Amino acid sequence: MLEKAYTAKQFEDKIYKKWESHGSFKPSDAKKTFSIAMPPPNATGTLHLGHAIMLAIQDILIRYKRMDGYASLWLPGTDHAAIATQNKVEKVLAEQGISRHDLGRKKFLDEVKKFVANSQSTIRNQIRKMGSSCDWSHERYTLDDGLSEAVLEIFTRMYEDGLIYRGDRIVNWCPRCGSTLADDEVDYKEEKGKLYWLKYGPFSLATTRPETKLGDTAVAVHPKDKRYKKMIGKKYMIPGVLGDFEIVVVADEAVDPEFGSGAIKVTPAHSFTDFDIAKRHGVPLKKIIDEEGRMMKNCGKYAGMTTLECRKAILEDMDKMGLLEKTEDYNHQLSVCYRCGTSVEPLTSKQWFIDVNKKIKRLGGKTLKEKSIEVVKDGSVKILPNRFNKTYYHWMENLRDWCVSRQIWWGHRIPVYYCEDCNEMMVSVQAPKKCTKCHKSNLRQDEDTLDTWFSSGLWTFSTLGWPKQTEDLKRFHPTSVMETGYDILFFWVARMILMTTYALNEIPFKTVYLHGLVRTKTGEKMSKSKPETCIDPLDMIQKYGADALRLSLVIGSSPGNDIRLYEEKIAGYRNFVNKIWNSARFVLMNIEEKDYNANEKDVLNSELSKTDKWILTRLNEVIEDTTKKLEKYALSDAGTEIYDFLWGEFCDWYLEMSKVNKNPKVLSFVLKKILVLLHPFTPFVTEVVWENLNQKNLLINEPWPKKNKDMLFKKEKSEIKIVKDIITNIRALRVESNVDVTRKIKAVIYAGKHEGLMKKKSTIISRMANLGELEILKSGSKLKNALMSVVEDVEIFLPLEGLMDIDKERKRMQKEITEMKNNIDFIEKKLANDGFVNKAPKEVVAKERARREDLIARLEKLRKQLESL
RNA sequence: GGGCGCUUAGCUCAGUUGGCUAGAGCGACUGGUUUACACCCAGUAGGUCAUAGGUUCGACCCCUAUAGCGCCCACCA
Repeated sequence: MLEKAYTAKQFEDKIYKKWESHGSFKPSDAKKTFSIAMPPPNATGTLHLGHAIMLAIQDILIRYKRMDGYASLWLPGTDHAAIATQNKVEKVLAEQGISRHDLGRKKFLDEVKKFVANSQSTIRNQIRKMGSSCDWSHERYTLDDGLSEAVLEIFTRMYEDGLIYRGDRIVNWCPRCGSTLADDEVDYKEEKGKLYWLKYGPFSLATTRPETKLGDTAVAVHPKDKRYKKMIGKKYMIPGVLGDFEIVVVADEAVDPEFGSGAIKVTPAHSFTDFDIAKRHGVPLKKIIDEEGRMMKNCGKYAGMTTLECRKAILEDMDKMGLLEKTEDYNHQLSVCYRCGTSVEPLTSKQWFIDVNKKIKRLGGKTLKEKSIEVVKDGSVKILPNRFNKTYYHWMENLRDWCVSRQIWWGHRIPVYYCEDCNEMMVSVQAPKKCTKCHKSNLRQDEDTLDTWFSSGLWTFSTLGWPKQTEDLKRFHPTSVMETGYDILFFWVARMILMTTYALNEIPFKTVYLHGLVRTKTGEKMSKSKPETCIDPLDMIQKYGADALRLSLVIGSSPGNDIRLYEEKIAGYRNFVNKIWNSARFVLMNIEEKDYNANEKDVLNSELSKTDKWILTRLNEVIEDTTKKLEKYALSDAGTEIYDFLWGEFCDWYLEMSKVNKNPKVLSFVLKKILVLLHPFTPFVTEVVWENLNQKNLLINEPWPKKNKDMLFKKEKSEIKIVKDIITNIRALRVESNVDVTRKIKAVIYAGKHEGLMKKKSTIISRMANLGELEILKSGSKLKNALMSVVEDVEIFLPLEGLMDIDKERKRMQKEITEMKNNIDFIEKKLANDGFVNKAPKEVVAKERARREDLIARLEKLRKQLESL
């Protein structure tokens, strides 16, 4: 006997262990396969709702496919998250007054490893709490030996293909992290700044960064700008705070003649635009800001100052020299590091880059960019929702060479070795023992590590054993779905496509499902600084259960759209979970053990009432619909449909009707099918109930149901609809007329052609409408002093002599009649319209006609009743 | 500056390729210890589907403009 209410925390851990110990998460050996590489959470901390939603969605997909007979692999893992992790550990050490340099590379890395091991075990535990049916025997970590080998292998190959090169180029530099950042790792923040107008030799020009004047080597103007035409190509000496310096005037399309004076100072070493201009015109670079964000030695008295200090000092000096013309308020976008928020310093530096514009043989003469765009354009990779295609193309088309070297310690060290004796450079997976040129063994490995997205870009295949040609790789790659937040489409999804098409000449996944961000009830971003609206998934699991949390994240959310989450919503789904439990409780109380395994044959061979036929019909329709919806990734729709079926039909009607007349085989059969359908959504409660039905196998391994045509009963479906409508009408009538609900009143039904049906279902009607007496006749004269309603051609009377207010009832009927008339008018207008009758599909017209007939017949009956009152 | 999304009942959201003068949950209100469930049951109220045009026999749905909110991208110094 089940407890009165379901308490999730009493069962969830036990059930999860049961699945694990049965090896239920391991892919079967079926031929058809389905696979998802779980986006690896950063190994830096704990799970948040962003993880919870991804786990819920992916688990639904995996469980569904597993039940549907696919060998399904859901591969879990973690990411070393280079900069994020290093920053975190540095912060912890800083509290003890230690810097990473105090410890040295090796000891510092040991600290990081300890930290990671700890958070990994937290994460594993939390993934389990969500009910995620991932295959732990396949768990991977981006720094595993195998995965590291894949990273070095790709690096080496790309180098050999000429795709990876070392260049002295301008990069985004975070002075706090002490490292480069990729273009998309830079955030922009609106800043109230100033625009300074400088007297600049023969020019007058505006800048937001006067301190960079020390690094200027040119002035650029628009080629068509008449004001400066004569000056193009000439050199000028410009008076400056450190004496005069020379610039050359160049003409470049990048200059906007409308802005400022139409002339811009060019600081090639510290601005992306200027760098490009300088490159186009062969203008020299002059680097003046170092990697700590300080002015370099070549800046005279300003050397050693931070850029901001220097800006202040240089403005004062320029003002004294009369070089500062005016200052205006100016808002602009300040670029900051996405990890730590520090203002990013563009500077030139020797770094490793991936050339995205080089045509290569391996890709049939296409560039990395072109190939990445192609696989989405030709539909090999489908993005859901597909409006993100456009965003993806735009990003890819504008992608610049990807800077992959980072000056941090935590990560995959670049497999490049330099000979200290002859300066030869070697790139190889295995560290070389001797210099290939001078054969001496005085070698030094490059200090830098790789961008964290370099390794995660390989995630779908490095986790399956590549570069070895493993069985897993053959079976499960390309993966079926990549499910992740739309906020990392560029960071990760795009990079996986780029890296995988290069490495394997194969797509990494067939479908990309992008979920939205989880927000508060009022639509704000959840942040830990606002604990009152910031929901911790683990708290919610503790309080309402994982099943309830999963539903609250999945139902009402669609790909690409943000979702609002709040506690009442989760509580609501907890109620639904309890409803599942109680429906099962009722069924268990009404069947015997021999019915637990009733199959389709048993059901069809049993004596089926109209009610049974109706619920079987609906069940099979629901099976068909939800399966279609799941195939379309319409998870929310699928979930809603089963929710409504269980609560609104099975519980509200079928179980209630079973209290009069039950068929234990049908009760058992339908309940079990519902459990199967619900299992991907609410795995825990369904498995617990399943257990109580003494099933030999676990529900997680139960096959997904298919529609059975022998269980579709069209006639009974519409008959039961009439019965339901009659009951609903009687209930409404008595409540509207303030008749005490508990009072067992009498009803008279003139059933017309439905006499047989009514007589068969009279007990059910009596019970569900709480009637004391029910008289069923084929027809008769209108009853006075009675409430009345009509369903199809069935007339219902509630004779309430003495209890009813005739005036009130007249008004009520009058109102109903008026509404009906309006309705009929509306339909008639439509039918009188030739355009409609001729152009609308036949079914639509026929439907309207039938509706009109029905309404007219009912109207007539109501009218007569009104007259007789 | 470019691109995208959203605007439906008090709140949170559904509404499939145009065809029930629009649905659910929560909240409100009325009333209920009936063979599971008060985490429940029965019922009621509440919407010119942001605005203005257009296409169509027919628009919440398609098109165009407008407004408000939000997001992404961008080297206007």
